[in-house]
Amino acid sequence: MNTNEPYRQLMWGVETVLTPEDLKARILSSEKEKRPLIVKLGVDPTAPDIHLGHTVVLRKLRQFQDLGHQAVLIIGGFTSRIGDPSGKSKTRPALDDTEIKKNADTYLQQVEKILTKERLRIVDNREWLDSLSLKEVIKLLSHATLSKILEHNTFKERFRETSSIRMHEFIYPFLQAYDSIFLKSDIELGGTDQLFNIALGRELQKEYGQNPQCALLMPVLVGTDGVQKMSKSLGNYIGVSESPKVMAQKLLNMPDINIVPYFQLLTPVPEEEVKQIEKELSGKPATDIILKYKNRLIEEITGIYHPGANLHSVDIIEVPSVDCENGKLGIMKAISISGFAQSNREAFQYLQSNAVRVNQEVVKDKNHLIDLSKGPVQLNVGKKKFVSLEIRKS
RNA sequence: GGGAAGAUACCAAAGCGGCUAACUGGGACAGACUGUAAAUCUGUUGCGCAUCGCGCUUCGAUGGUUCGAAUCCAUCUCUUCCCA
Repeated sequence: MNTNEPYRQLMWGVETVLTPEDLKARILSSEKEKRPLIVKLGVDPTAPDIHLGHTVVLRKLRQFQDLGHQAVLIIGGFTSRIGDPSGKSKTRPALDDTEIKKNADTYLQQVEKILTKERLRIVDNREWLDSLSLKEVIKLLSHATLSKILEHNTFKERFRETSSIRMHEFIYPFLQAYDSIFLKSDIELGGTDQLFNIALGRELQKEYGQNPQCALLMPVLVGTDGVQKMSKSLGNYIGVSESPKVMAQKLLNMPDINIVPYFQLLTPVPEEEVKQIEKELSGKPATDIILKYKNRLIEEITGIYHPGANLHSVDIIEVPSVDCENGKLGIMKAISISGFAQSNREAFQYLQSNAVRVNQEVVKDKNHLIDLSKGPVQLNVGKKKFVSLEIRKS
């Protein structure tokens, strides 16, 4: 078998490799010795839900699995108590154990949608970090210099901006590196923001007499705003557990420049095809071309997380008959039952701004009654939120 | 250990005794326009009840001064800077 082919496949979508020669050599020796590579990916279960941004690197891990390599998914039970300072402008809040446990569970559930259970090992780094002795920690720390750590952009910026940096944050990269040493990893995956941490892992592995791991860094996925990286706190994310309808809507609403990178990083559409799409979308493409590919993207992505789902189905809300009088439901009540407004005040604001429609008729009167006795009625709040109301039988 | 500055709603940032539920910008949401896009224009953005008027709770925390405080005082917590 030609080594170039798996190498080319694995490089698809990757932003940075440390180093291409190393990676080629690894693949070669793995084939020769019939030894699967140990591919490490660490995740800190600091938040329970994963979004498409997290899946970029998980998909890459899956690709390794499919090529017969051994995936090791590290749940950062220990490290999440510190919080990775990479890319953060503030010290992260520490999580307690029960929270971490809970997050990890939901996390793993969602991960199953992307990784195969074969050739997958899941470990918690508390297994080895909990019992790490101070002596060992000092030895670990002695292999790097302070100036090196201060070179790390995150620290450099925070240092310059004179925002607070806690001492324990400096240790994070070392612990991540120790994970690599402990697992004797051949390859570590991560986002580009992991360059420093993973590179430190390489150096420390050398110090510990190991062949340093290769680093495959995936680009950071841009969020649905088309500008900033996808993150839950910025509200520009698409969660893997979200309903197909919501996913589709968010994808439809996002800027066009996201189409190609999303195809590349989030779908199984092969390289050649993505390049073709990119070509067609370059310059000033016609509206129907854009929409064609956007819809294709929606199918591809929702297909992964919700196989066979119907994107056009309307949610049906069954209205308890106690809420209606003679089959008539107050509009304010209808909006809150549908979950579109948290309070009557909010519902009233929607009414005032012409955002509410009942069977496509704009309703402004807050005392308006919806007649449900003649069958289901469609309620729209804004362009994107709609639901079908019907009286619950019995 | 000593000194200085600061903490305001999702974020940034005004306000420094009543006219402030709190200027302004960003974001978010909604309307027009569109491709359920971008750009632009408009409205909303503490909570609750209500037919535009009323009630309740907010300006790091706790107490205090005042008819009245985000605004003054005390203590505390946190942050940053300078000196050692």
